[in-house]
Parts: sequence; C-alpha cells; structure tokens
Amino acid sequence: MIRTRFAPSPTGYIHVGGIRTALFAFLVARNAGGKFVLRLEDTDKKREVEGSEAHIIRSLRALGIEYDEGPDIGGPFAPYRQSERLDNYKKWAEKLVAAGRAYADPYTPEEVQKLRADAEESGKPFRFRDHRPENPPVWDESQPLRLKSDPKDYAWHDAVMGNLLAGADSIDDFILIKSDGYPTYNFAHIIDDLEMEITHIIRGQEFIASTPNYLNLYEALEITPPIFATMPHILNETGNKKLGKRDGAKDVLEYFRDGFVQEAMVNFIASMGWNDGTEQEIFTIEELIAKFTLDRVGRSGARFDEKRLVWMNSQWIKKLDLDDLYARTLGKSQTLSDALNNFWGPAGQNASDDERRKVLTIIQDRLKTLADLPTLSEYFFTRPEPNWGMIDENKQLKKLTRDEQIELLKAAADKLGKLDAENWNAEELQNTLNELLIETDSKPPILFSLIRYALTWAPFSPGLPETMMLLGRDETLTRLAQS
RNA sequence: GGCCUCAUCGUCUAACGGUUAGGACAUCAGGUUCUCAUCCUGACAAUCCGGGUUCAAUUCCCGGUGAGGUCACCA
Repeated sequence: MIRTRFAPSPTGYIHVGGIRTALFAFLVARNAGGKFVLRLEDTDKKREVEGSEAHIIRSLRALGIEYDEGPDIGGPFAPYRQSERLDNYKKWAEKLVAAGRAYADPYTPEEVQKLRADAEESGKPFRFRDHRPENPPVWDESQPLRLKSDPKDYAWHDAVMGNLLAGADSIDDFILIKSDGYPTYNFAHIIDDLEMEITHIIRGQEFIASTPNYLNLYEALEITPPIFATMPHILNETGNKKLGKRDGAKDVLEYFRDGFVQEAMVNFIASMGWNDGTEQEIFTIEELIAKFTLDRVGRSGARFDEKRLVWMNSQWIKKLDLDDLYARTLGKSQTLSDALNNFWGPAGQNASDDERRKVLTIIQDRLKTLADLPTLSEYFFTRPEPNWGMIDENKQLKKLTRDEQIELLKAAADKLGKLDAENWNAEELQNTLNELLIETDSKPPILFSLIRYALTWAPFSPGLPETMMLLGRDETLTRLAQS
C-alpha cells in the first residue's frame, strides 16, 4: 500500500511551490490506489501563525487535493499534529539514549554560537561533533538532545533526482529534541513517517542536503528509510530564487480570488516539472491521476509564468458546462462548503439567476478569468454611461466627425426600429444590419463598431445580434437613440 | 566560501547516440462581416562554453561558467 503525505508547518498560507509538492504526493498515492495523508508539523511554537491550519486545509480543498487522513478528519494513525505526538518522540529519543546514540547537549546557545563563530573565523566548517562533550550530562529534557552521529559516506537513490552522493563531512550531531521539549523536524518527520507507514517522502529540494543526516538517523534507529522523491523548486517570476513567502509568493487562495478555476490551477501546477511525454497540454485531475509517475518529473527548477496560467484558465473556462461555470461565478465550489467570492459586478449581483445565465452563455468564450466578468457583463444589467473617449481612440472611428457618428447611429436606430418585436431574432437582426451597411454605404469596422460602443460602452463584448437580442428591442433602441 | 543539485526557444517543456531539435505560452503578421478577446493560418525563436569518447552527440565523460539549494534549539 502506497502512502504519501504532505507535511506543512502552520506558519501561514501555502504558495504554489508548496501546493505542487502536495499535489504530486497526492497524485502518487491516487495513481497507485494508496492513501494520501496530511500531517501538521507544528513543532516550532515561535513561528506558528494563528489560523494556518484552517487556511492550509482550505487551500487543499479548494484545489481538490483531498487527503484520506489528517488533523481534522483523523485516521488510523491519529493524531496528525506533531504537537500532539510528543510522547512518541520522547519514547524513540529514550531508545536512542539507551543505545548510546543520543546525548544531552550541555552548551548554551551562546556557547554554540561562539564555537560556530570561531570556526568560521578560522575558515573551517563548523561541526558540532568536533566539540562533542566527553561526559555529557544525563538528559533531563531541559537540554537539547543530539544524535551521536556515525559519520560515513552515503549513496542513495531518489525517485526523481536519481543517484545521489554525499561525503561523511556533511554528517553532524544534529538536534533531535529542542530544549523546549519539542522535537525538530529532522527527528519528528522520521518518527512520524515510520509510524504512519509512509512509503514515499515527497518534498522539496531544500531537504536534499540534510538527507545524509537522516540516513544516519535511520541507521541509528535501525529502520529502513522510505523512498525519497525530491522535487525541484519553483522559482519566482523574475526568475532567480526559490519561490518563498518572504519574497511575496502568493497565497494559492489568492488565485481563486483572482478568478482562476481549480482545474486550471491543478493543470498548470502539474505542468511545471511534469508531463506525460505527449503533446497534451490540458489534463483533467482524473487524467493526471491516471498518468502521473515520478519518473517523468523533471530535475530542473521551473519558473512561474502567470501568462501561461491565464491561457490555461481560459481554456478551462471554455470547457466547463454552463451550470458548473455559473456556480463558480457565484463563488461556489464543489470541494468547499463555504463560498469563495462572487465575481458579478454591482448590477449583476442584483440580476436574477436566469438573466445572469443568459449573459454567461454568450460571454463564456471571452472570459480569461472569472474576474473579467464585470467588464463583460455589467452593461447587460445596467445602462452604461456613454464614453465617447473610447470612440475617439478607435483608429477607424476617429476618422469620422462626431456629427457623422451620431448620424450613423440615428440611421441604425431608425432601421432597427422598423423591426418589430416578434422578428427580433439573430437572423433578422443580422439581415437588418447588413441592409443598413448598404443603405449607409458604410463598412463593418465602422458601423458595427459604432453600434457596439453605443450599446455597451465596453472595451469588448459578444457579437452584435446576440448582444441586441439579450438587451431586447426596447433597450437596444433606447441606447442607440440616447447616444 | 564548503558541500549538493541543475542547465534545450523570452517562459513551460519533448528528445532516453542518428530528428529539418517537436509542442505549448508569450510576441509579431494575416484571416474569420464590428473593437477587444476567442478561433484558424503563418512567422520569429533554443541545445551555456571548451575539451574529449564515438562513424555519429542536446543526449555519455571531464573541465569551466551560470543558476538554485544547503550549511539553525526553522521546517
């Protein structure tokens, strides 16, 4: 049984880099029919941010990354918060002490800092094991507990990175339990992964340097390490740094507020560092689950390109069926109980479901993000203020004088006015517009653009007959006359 | 700085010794009876550098260079 986990620390939100690690771990588990576990690594009280756990869970849910076991839903290996598992770490720590593989660190932080500074000054790398106390005090939990390491060279295999090597130099007596009684990540994750029967440790590149230390600890504990799968980093947009909160990496939930849909997010994140070897670009989550394998994950870092995400989002918006898309414009989500935001503009908010659906039908293909909704829809719900500046900036229309423009619009109003309500359909409207073209001796780029502006005063909108049908005869004529 | 990892169009990537180095995003140019967008067509655009190995290197090896990571009582 394949078991993978995502193990964030509750220090705030999750950004795209973190969510990709979670996604890949989820995909590995689902692909194999295994289990995906969420575990909270809350062992650093100082860095903990209030509300993080709920926020992280919400982020995963919003993306449809469902876990089988976790802090809020429990599971066979509960609890799933490390702060609630302190007894376990203590138990294993005592085993190490008894076996002579761990000892209490008698130095104060200042003393260690001094040793470190001295080493640095003399140009040598600092290793705690060079300063191992000869007769360490009995561990009374008020002092840090360190691993008594057994330095040696390591070669190991990583499911993504391939064969990795490290010399004994990189092994040191790292801290297992801090003086506050909490374990370090380095210790806790190994114990938890063992006890939770995790088969694959999928995590970011930043842990590769400390893997030799982990291997040394696995040996001391006499346990077999799981499979390692190390993900390359996602770099920030400007391009030369690991994506990180300190550099303003966006909260993934922010993308939902910006009008990106779940499928596009998942598709996009998966495409950074993974592909199936074909030329397929658009994948459903089901396809990703079916096709995902770690051996097709790339080894080099990927840069985050939001333009590509926008494109992918527009592809997904076009693919969604109307009911589904409509629900999302209201902020509803299949995987969240509470709503994200409602994207309709002020007038759209007051419109009926029926009206909004009709509008959505004809603008669906033009939405790149749900946030485009107001500019594409408000003019259907409320009469827009004329903005002649838009016409003056149009390279075709600005060739005409204002009088000529108004005359054309008047002609359009007259002509369309002769079309009665029962013939107010796409075909008749198109015919009428074509006749108008001949009668006014005008060209489509001139006449049609002008009418479109007069009806919508928007930078873009659907085709004229559709727009006119939705506005209705009276409103169409009123807007033409008013301009 | 030590150690580790990585390196194909501007960006995401394909290629697992033999291809005109493919696709997608972006950009640009046309087309679709309206602008923007969509959609269609086309164009532009890459193997970091230098050595090897080989009949043949994007691919294998070595050395540079560049980028990222890591050297915490953070994860």
